[in-house]
Amino acid sequence: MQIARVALDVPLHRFFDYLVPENELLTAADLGLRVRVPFGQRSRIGIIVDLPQTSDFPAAQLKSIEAVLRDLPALPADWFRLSEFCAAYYQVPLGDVMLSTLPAGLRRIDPPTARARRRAPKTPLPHEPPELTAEQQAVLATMAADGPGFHAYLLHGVTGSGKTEVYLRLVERALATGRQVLLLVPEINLTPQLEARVAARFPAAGLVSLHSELTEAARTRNWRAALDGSARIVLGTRLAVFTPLPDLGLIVVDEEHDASFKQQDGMRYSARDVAVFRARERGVPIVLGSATPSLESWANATDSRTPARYTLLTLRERAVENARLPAVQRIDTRLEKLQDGLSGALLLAMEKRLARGEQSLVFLNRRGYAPVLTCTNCGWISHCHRCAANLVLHLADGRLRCHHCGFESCVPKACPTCGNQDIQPFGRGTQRLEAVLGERFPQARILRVDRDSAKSRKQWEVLVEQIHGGEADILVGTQMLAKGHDFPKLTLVGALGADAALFAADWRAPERLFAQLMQVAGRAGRAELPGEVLIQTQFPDHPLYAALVRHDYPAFANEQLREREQAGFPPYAYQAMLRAEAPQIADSLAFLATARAWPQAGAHSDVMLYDPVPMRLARRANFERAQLLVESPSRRALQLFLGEWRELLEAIKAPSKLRWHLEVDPLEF
DNA sequence: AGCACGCCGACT
DNA sequence: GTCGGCGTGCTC
Repeated sequence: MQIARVALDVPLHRFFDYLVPENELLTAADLGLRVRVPFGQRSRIGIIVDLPQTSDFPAAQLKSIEAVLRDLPALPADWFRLSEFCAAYYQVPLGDVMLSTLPAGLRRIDPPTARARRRAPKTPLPHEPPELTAEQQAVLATMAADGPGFHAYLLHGVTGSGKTEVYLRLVERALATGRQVLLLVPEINLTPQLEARVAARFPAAGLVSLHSELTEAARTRNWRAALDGSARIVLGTRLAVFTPLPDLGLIVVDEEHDASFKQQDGMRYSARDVAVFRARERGVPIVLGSATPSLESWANATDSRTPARYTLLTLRERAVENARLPAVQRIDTRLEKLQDGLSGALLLAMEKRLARGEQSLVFLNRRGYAPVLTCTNCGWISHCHRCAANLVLHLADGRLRCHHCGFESCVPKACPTCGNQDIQPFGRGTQRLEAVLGERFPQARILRVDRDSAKSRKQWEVLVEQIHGGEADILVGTQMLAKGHDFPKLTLVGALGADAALFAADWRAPERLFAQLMQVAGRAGRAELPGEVLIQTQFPDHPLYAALVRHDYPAFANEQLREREQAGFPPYAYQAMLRAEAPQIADSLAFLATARAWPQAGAHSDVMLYDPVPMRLARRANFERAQLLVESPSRRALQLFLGEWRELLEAIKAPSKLRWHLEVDPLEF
């Protein structure tokens, strides 16, 4: 009797063997088929990963496969290797990877019967490709000379330098040679115009998108189209990196520095890193594009001591005719008394824009009205009782809200502890800024754009339309506004509250700040109108701002890399984070202490374990959290250690309410 | 992870 | 007397 080894969606690092029914004779070509198998009390969907001669499990106890599902072709071998890599690298069970990256419709026992699909007869307007600049041509020539095999490119181009057009020409080439293309973007709802542009340029390529906002049916349909080859271009967010693509010929990762490529729960993978692995494994080129690359990628492309792993390609000039980079200025806020957080220079600049009928954008990366409500009498402050955090005042809908656990309450009329009526908002968020500007410029039409005002894709689209239609004079918003949108009438950007990131505990904060400011600055003056950027700061001499004024990403990046190297931080060290959370911090710390005390750790001399410490947000939703950092100068050594360590962690007997996870290459601390 | 089985507190 | 709490253990 034939035996099939099956991967199942259970958090166990092992497979399960089953008997193959008599009427099925499976061959190597059937590896990667889905099966329905009995598991415990119920049936589950699994994937055949092997056809072993014998089983380690007592033969008499083997159950039989209920059905071999042939509605979907066997998943290709390179998809298997991709899953295996992720399972090993991120210390996740293989079955977990394989099943959780499948669209829900294909891992369920009772998939809803597919209704006849109504395909919107979209006939995109034919799109004339623009003339290439000399720089774009040079970049394309370099890549063409390298040929179709694996090459990793870092395409560093300022906002508006025409990175997208370079991607499109590469896509064109790949399609012409009969290959499929995988295009990854950080957040698809922020870039609907990219989808339209790709579809318009390649109307016959059967473009499909893959992201979490699609309905289950749509996602399954698009995923199938990729697997059966009818879709030649897949455009998607991080989860799309796992799409099976039999003819894959090119991968593009746009805005490769963006943190949304990192999954923050379940398997905590970096889609950008997985994409690079996939390109290498498949032997196809990959392009990572950004105006402000991640320092990891920058080091890979520029580090002179190790042979460069990526080829650096640069676009220095804006492709749009006559468009110039905006003039960036620092406003020294120590020299004046701010008016509601706004400097005279910024207010004056906004007034000018109003008079000229141009748009201004005020960037403040803090939503809500004020970050905390306080009592002027007894010192009470609005704490979240489930988290070690303050409740944020949202005056727009009269609520106090915790941004970490979602707790909400109404705004008290008086101080809950002393009864004092005089309770005051402290600090400033986008809502307050909106109100303040409304008083100051009563004639101006002000639009606030943040996660509260643009909750759904629909709301976001309405806002974008209003901005484009010139229905707003002043935009107030968080980093949402910074991403990938061109607002032709926008000529002024003011940045508030940027300084906080300069001295944050998280040493990646400056990198993120620079990227954010660069991106938001890029919103100003894209068409024929020159742009101006004003950054309010108490540290105008800080090198970060100095580099920003010169639009000098390389200077900033190289300085940061020097500091990272001295401190022994990534990318000069490889890290993993073990986190534990429990109702009592003592339990979390005890778990980590046990993990830390593992005797065999000594055998891994090149791996360093730090002391367990409470996390910065030490309590969230009534769970008290702690973490333990592991570090090594060698990725290989760290991987070796993690594999063995994980087995120990799984054997530790911990209180039932304790949860833990291991994160490889953590981005946040 | 589910889902069983298995022993101790407040309810029709 | 039972319903149900979540502790422990298993799933080919």
